[in-house]
Amino acid sequence: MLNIYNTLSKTKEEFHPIEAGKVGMYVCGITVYDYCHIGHARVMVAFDVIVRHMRARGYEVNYIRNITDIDDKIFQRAEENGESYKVLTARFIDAMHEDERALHVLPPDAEPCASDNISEILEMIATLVEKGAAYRADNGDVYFAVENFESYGQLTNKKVDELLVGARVGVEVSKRSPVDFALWKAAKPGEASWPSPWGEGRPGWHIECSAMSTKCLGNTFDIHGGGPDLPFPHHENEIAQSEAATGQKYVNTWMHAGAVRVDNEKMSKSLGNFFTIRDVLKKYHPEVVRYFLISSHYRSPISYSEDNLKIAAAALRRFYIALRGVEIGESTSIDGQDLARFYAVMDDDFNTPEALAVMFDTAKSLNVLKDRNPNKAPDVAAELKLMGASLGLLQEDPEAFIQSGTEEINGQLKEEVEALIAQRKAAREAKDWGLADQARDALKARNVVVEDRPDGSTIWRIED
RNA sequence: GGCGGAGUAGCAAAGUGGUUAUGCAGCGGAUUGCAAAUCCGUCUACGCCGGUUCGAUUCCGACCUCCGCCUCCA
Repeated sequence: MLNIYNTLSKTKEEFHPIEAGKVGMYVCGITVYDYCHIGHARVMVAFDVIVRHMRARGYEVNYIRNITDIDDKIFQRAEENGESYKVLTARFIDAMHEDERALHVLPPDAEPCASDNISEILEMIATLVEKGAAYRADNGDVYFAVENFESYGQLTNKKVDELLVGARVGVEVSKRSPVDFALWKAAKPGEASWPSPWGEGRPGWHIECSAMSTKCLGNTFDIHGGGPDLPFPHHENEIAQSEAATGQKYVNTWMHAGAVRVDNEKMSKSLGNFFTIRDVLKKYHPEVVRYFLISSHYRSPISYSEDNLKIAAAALRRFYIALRGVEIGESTSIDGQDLARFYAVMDDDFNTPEALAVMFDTAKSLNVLKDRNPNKAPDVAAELKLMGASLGLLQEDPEAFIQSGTEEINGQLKEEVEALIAQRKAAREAKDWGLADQARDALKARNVVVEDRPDGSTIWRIED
């Protein structure tokens, strides 16, 4: 039995999909006008792990993640660059897919774009206008009439009258109420636009998710997810639009990932304190980044720092050292004690830190078995690898991972390292321990750690 | 101000009304020429103040501090 924390109820609930064994999940994706940063990576990885686990538990998951390719920032950026918005978004969609693949994030089952779903969007707006839930203002925009939707604020406990008090005045005089939000925006000169019953224009931000999620998953679906900054206003507005349009409940379970912080502040584009995925991946192995992102619970805030990435690298190295030199067994049954524990803690709102703790226990057992009962090691190794796979970890060759970085160090250093290792080997054979230790110190000064193996060979790795 | 989240040992991070979280670091031991890796053992905890309880880090209340949302942001 899966338990999931639901933002709507603010409690952990037993998860019962609408259709037994099947899950419809929609996650808000990226607005593609720039490279993805670690905050985006967190959402991608969190829901990737969630989907992997649900599938491991036998659910058939239909995972939809949209791409927002119509947006003010996109148009603005395209104009600055003197290119069409389509060229710009195509470039950043490719970049996003590259980042995703690099992080071993499995692709969603569908990735609808706003620009490919204009007719669905227009249809939903028309329904809302017909039902009196929305209106065309005299500036050509179409707005959702928030005050007509009685349960507005149900997700984030907002009260309309309090929102009205805090509303900025005079921003948009055509709105009947300051809390109303745009479903359709009248075209501005030079901007991409589409014909509509209300004139040339383009969709507002929130409506695309309502229209596309309904198209892909139906009026009511199981799980809707997204980043920490989306509950209000975006998801609140989605609920209002969709429920006003269909008259049915929109989403059963809302899931939101926690923020990535830098120096105790949220990483965000507006603060400019973000690290792009591709830059981080230049310094750290993709699994290290994944490990960092799931070493805290998905709803907790995490701090991006060099130290925390190094801790992740060390932790992952421990797993790979345990797997090193062991054949991976053929099969492993769910009766495996650690595996059962692993699934149990993951069933409890995807508790990845606890799941990693189980894996450390398994790694310890594996280390012991390698010494004392090697026949059993392959099965335990298989168990560990299977758990890792559920998290998108431990998929590399252990030796390659442990030595990762060694092939990238520049040629000259590598020659030096190999020369020093040869020198040390000769000294050890001559039992000249002083000279041997001197060589090891020289290696250490280059962040190279050596390890002598029982067969007399010496391996090395970079460790800083 | 409203809404929501959080304060756990040197660091990171789970969890629980009474029994070892876990990883890194430290300390002692095994192993090793010495190391590394591994194994065994071990020291540092639950923001503050009350309450409930035989017993609270865990439940309840107050307080302090921090963070997020309330404007585009994952």
